[in-house]
Amino acid sequence: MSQQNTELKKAGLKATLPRIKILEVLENNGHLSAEDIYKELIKLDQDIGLATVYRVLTQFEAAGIVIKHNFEEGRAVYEIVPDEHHDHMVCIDSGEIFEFHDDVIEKRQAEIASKHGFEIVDHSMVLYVKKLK
Amino acid sequence: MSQQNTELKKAGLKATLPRIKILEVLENNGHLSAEDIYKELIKLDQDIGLATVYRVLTQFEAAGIVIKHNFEEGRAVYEIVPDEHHDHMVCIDSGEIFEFHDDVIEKRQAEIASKHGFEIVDHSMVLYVKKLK
DNA sequence: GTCCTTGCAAAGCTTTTGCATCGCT
DNA sequence: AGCGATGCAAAAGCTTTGCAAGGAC
Repeated sequence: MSQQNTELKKAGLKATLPRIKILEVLENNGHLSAEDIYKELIKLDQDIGLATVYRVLTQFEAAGIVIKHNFEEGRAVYEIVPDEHHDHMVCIDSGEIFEFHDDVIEKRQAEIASKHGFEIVDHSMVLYVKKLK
Repeated sequence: MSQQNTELKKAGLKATLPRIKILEVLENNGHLSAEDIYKELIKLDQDIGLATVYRVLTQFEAAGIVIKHNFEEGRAVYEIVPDEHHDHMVCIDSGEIFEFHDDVIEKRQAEIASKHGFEIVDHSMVLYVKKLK
């Protein structure tokens, strides 16, 4: 029994071929849009409909398997939920996406929220950057 | 000559009625979507097309008059560029949006970017929160 | 066999665009 | 008057959904 198979069962989802393949694609590439995944699947000779990709991604998100990001491109990108939380830095010239994590910021965010009488459920932080000359 | 009129001229945009009214609506309400603005305009008896709202918002963004935010709702919201930068806290229960600013975080972000050989062009940070019981 | 899942096509939403008309300067 | 701005409607993404057929358990 494959690794993906187990992960899906654990989430209460039937281990179907589309779901296994989509999980594989996400594990081998980070930050893909639904369309990106669809194209990857075609490259792998998997005849999976785009609608299915969307449906599966929605289920994966609900199951906590993937995170959906809305960067500023008008389409969502997905990544497997990382073991350790991280934020993103997007290079506006190359489009590359870097990940980072900073405890000082995380701690400060929690303090700010609680000072206002809230607790943090989730957060998103994206730095749009360009290379230093 | 009105305040809006001056602001528009300064940005190199003709002071047309649609632009003046849209600016007014944005100054009286923060964080509105194109549709929200369109509806506000109708309330004010202004017959301005939705397409014009989109076009004007795009121009305002290019001119640095407004900022466009892509929170997680599938549609963009706009606000007048604030004098001092701030970030956002969105209550997932009520939908309310709060603003805050924190120098510790800002400084840290710049350090992180430069450590990776980048400089920050822009950033977005949104905390999704809920009220403490 | 049952119930969930898939594929396809159609529909939904937000946002953009073409084109003739209108309006600021 | 000239040239950009507007309105309307059509089109263009991205994403969701209805329905009949297919697949996992």
